[in-house]
Amino acid sequence: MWSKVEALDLSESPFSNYISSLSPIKHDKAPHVAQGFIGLNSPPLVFTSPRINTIGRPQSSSVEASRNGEGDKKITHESCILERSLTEFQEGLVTDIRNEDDNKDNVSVQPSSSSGCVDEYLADPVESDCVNSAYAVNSNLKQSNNVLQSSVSGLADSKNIKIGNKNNVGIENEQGAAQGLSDELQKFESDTFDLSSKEKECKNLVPQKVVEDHGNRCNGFLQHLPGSLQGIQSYEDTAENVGGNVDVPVHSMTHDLEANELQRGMSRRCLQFGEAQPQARANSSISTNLADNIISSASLATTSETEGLGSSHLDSSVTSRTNQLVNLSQLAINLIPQCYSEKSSLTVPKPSGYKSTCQSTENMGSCSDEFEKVLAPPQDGTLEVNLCTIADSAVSESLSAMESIECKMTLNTKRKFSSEDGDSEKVKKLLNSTDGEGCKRCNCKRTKCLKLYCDCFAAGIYCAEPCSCQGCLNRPEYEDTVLETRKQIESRNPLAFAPKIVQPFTEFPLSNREDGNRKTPSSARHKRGCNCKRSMCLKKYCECYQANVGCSIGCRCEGCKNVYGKKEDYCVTEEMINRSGGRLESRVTTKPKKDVLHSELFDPHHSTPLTPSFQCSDHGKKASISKLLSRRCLPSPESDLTILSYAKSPRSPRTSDSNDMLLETSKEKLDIESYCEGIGYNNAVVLADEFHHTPLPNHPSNVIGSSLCKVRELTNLSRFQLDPRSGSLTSGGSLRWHSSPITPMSPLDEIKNLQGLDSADGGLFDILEDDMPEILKDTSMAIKPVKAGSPNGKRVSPPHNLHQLGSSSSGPLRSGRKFILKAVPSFPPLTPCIDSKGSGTQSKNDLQENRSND
DNA sequence: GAGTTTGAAACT
DNA sequence: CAGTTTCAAACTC
Repeated sequence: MWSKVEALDLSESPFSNYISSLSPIKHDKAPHVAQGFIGLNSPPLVFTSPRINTIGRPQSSSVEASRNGEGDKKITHESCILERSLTEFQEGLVTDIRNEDDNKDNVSVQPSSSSGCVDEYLADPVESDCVNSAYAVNSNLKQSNNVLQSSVSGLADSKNIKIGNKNNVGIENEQGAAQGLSDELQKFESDTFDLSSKEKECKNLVPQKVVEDHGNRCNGFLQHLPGSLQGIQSYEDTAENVGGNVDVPVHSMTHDLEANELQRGMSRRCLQFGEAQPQARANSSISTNLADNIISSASLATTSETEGLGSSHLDSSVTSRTNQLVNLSQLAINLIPQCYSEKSSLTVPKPSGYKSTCQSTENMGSCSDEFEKVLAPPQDGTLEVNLCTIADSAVSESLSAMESIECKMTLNTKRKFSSEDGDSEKVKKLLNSTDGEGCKRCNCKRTKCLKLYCDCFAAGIYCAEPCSCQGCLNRPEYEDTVLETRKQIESRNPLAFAPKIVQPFTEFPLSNREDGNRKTPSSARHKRGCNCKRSMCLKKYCECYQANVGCSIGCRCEGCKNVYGKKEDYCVTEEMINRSGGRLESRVTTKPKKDVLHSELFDPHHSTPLTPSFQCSDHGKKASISKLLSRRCLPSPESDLTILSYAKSPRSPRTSDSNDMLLETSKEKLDIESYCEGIGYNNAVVLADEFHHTPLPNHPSNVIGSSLCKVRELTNLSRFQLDPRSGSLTSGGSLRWHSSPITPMSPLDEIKNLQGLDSADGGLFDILEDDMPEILKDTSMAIKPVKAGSPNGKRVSPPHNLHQLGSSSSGPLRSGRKFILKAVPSFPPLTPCIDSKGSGTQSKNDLQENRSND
């Protein structure tokens, strides 16, 4: 069975289709979503976010034992345990599957399980995360037996729970709305097993097989899957649903090393945010559902269920259960190798306020798209929010699950190899090779794993067996210390634990967007950028390269030759920027908002404190177009941060983005802020140009809406809301992800924003008041005024007529416009990011200067 | 496996 | 904020 799984070609898996078909809400099919997020295969199971652990979930003695010796990284548990764990997985999957079916059918929620498993199911997602930790793994194994029993009895319960969630959320409708599920999916559903059958299967599961198959992780896994592997297979076949997920992990581990690496980092970080998840879940049943979808899709994990139940109880058994679920989810996630291959990353806002961006920088591309689709907004603001939260939670969960799964897998493989070969080194190598870096762990010697030097710590996970660290304090036992240290570090740098790589991919599914561009791996960027001097960004010394992302404006690298994208390519020439900047200002006012907003919001760079340069599409370069498209940024969890950074730094962020994004972006405050402050004029200009020349049907509203939304938020929004054109504006505030507690806007920033708004407002309104029939105008205008608000106090006067401006615009401007037009035409949403490198930054001042120069 | 190189993180 | 030191990973041999 494992072999089957492996055999599956994730890249080609129908998963994407499946996801697309799935409605965001439907959690049954959510797995895809999870997958998409998941790009994280790598992180070892063990990774538990310290925070999660904080919860203080009881851990099995075994777990502790494993923790204890630092040197004690050997896996003491016997294959039996592993087998059990595997079975648990399987069971979990089965249950999940069942749950899906049940969910469909069932309406009532039944939290309690006959077996008392209910509690387990109720376990907090957080716990599940904890469980995922390596330690947890061990404990899980021990508990697996119990879990199995409980799971069997609890399956029904879990079903009920999920169902309840759905009902609560009103997801059903969405499900119905969901575009046709893939046939496979349906098939899968139809094939879903009865609880009884599942139970039987679970009972029948042979742990040994799991171990044996270990080499073929997927295979074994599949075998164990509940009885009807068929169902699973169909699942896999379909879109890489659960089965696919299963494959993925293995696959990713074995095949997608790079992706794993990236994911590793990403996933770990995502785990960090696990804390938030619980809240979000608790808050919204929808989120729960979403999580279920995502996770359940893969594993049908019940974490959401438990959470959704909101049960306060946390049993160890529950933990095990959650672990199972997590594992399942991981499997599901893994199913999406394609995503990894594509490197797209998802940024999910976390309701909790923690950054939710989980970037699977690498391969999430397609997945991300799918994800977006899934998230596709309902038009209901709340719904969107819920989706977002759900996505976040789901993502984080999936990530954690992924990690745990991987860890387990690795452990299993390790054992297997060790037992078979008796060569730990071989095992090690194998693990490394297979997992890629999924299980790779730290090797800290002096920092006690309490500094960012430590990958584990930086990722927000505890060190685990795979680690070779010395004097490690990044362990559950030292939870307090870990948390304190984290706080300290965060106090110094709120973004310290934020994902380093931001994926451009626009997060939310905009109905508009259907171009698949988001996925491009190249779109992802390192937040801070690298600082390579000698490696030319061609070695893993380079964080960008290591993350399989191209260098960007934010990079200070020298002689960049990053194969994933040179910094040069990424940035627009300063000239371009300068030119566009000066004149654009007036023009820019219109469109840019939208684009800018989006770009900023989504642009990882924006988030980066570093001043993003104006990101222009390469002038007419082919790459530019693709890049631009790819650059679309998801609102990074750091968006908040970004805003701050912008406020602080005059530099203009780059814009990327698509009309699609607009709606979403409009919602985001971050965009607005960044937009107002940082968004480079250039961007705005470019956008304006775009509009001017190539008005997009959707643009106007979208753009305006987004821009307006931003403005509103900054200015209190009232005005914009009023704007009839900005119907989208109203939506603006809906997205919540910017509110990450971690990186809340500073008061100062807010003030700045307000000021900018004020100034801008005048401009905007003026503009709006102008005849400007073109929505574009409005957007651009609004933007400009805001930014334009020259420090001098001069108000940048937007051209009364964009057309005039355009026509009058000097050569440089035109060139800029042309450039944009070419690049953008087909991709309205795209918004070239303008990065002003260094001096080139396009702060308002710069823009003014440019103008004056012009 | 040891040593070197590299660049991020931390420190001053 | 810039420069320096420390650190651990990546890399080389």
